[in-house]
Amino acid sequence: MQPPTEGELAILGVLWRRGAATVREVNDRLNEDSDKSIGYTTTLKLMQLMADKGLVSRDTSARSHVYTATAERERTQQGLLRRFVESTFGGSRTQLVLRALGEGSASPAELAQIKQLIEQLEKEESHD
Amino acid sequence: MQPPTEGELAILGVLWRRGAATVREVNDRLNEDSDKSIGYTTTLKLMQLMADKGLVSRDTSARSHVYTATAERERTQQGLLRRFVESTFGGSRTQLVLRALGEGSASPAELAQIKQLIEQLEKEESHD
DNA sequence: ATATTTGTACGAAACCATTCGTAAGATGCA
DNA sequence: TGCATCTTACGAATGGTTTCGTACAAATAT
Repeated sequence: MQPPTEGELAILGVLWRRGAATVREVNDRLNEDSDKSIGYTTTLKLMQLMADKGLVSRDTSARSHVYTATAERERTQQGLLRRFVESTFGGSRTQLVLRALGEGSASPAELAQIKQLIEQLEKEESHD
Repeated sequence: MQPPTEGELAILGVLWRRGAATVREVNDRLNEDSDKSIGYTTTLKLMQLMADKGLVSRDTSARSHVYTATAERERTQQGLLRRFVESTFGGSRTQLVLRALGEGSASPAELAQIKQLIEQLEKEESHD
């Protein structure tokens, strides 16, 4: 499955959080946490294209169609991440992580969570 | 400073590694580690636009102009990272990190490096 | 019943990054 | 000298995403 564009991703974000939504709901949501407003038909068009591409599916039984994301969050994020690491960090995930943590925006709880994951990975690594 | 586009970033990558280079050198390098070839004048044009935007500076004293990156690597990566985290992980750096580490591509040494950074951050955190 | 609102569909414009064709000036070499 | 090559400059075409105008049907309100 092809990776979503920026606009498509914003829509997927809403659908991932909401589970299912109409164009109106998505468009409202997009506009409420953003400064620049997006026209209703813009969102509509985008979601129609996404349906064509298979990124979302829709239930057209009611007048207001109800959309659901078919692109899975994890998988999609992984794909985008891979591309981003490639273009911006020369393929080094580690560099990305170091840069991400370096800016000191993670709380103690988050740091602990990450540390725990690392320790788990180290354990797995050790008994190969 | 505005963030570089995909193509600009590829060029900056070369300049960051090389320090300074002509269009020919950059173009050769871009073509050698990639399957699809990029025309010389394409690279030239892009680098000229980058000079206009201030992403690179150039020495035009010789016939072959010599370009240098003025956009700093760290700063640029941070900017792109911020945007990426925003669009793809809803602003959560931690989610990004967990996803980046989760795919098991980090070596023991890298894991250790990251762990060390975390421990250092935890220490800093503790004496605020 | 009629007007207003709300929805879909779709073509076309606007935008932006990338790509290339071509011109013209320098350089190098036979 | 004269010809092939390399370089810059720049306009224009291309390709892809986003945006919107407009038409028309369905629902709702007056």
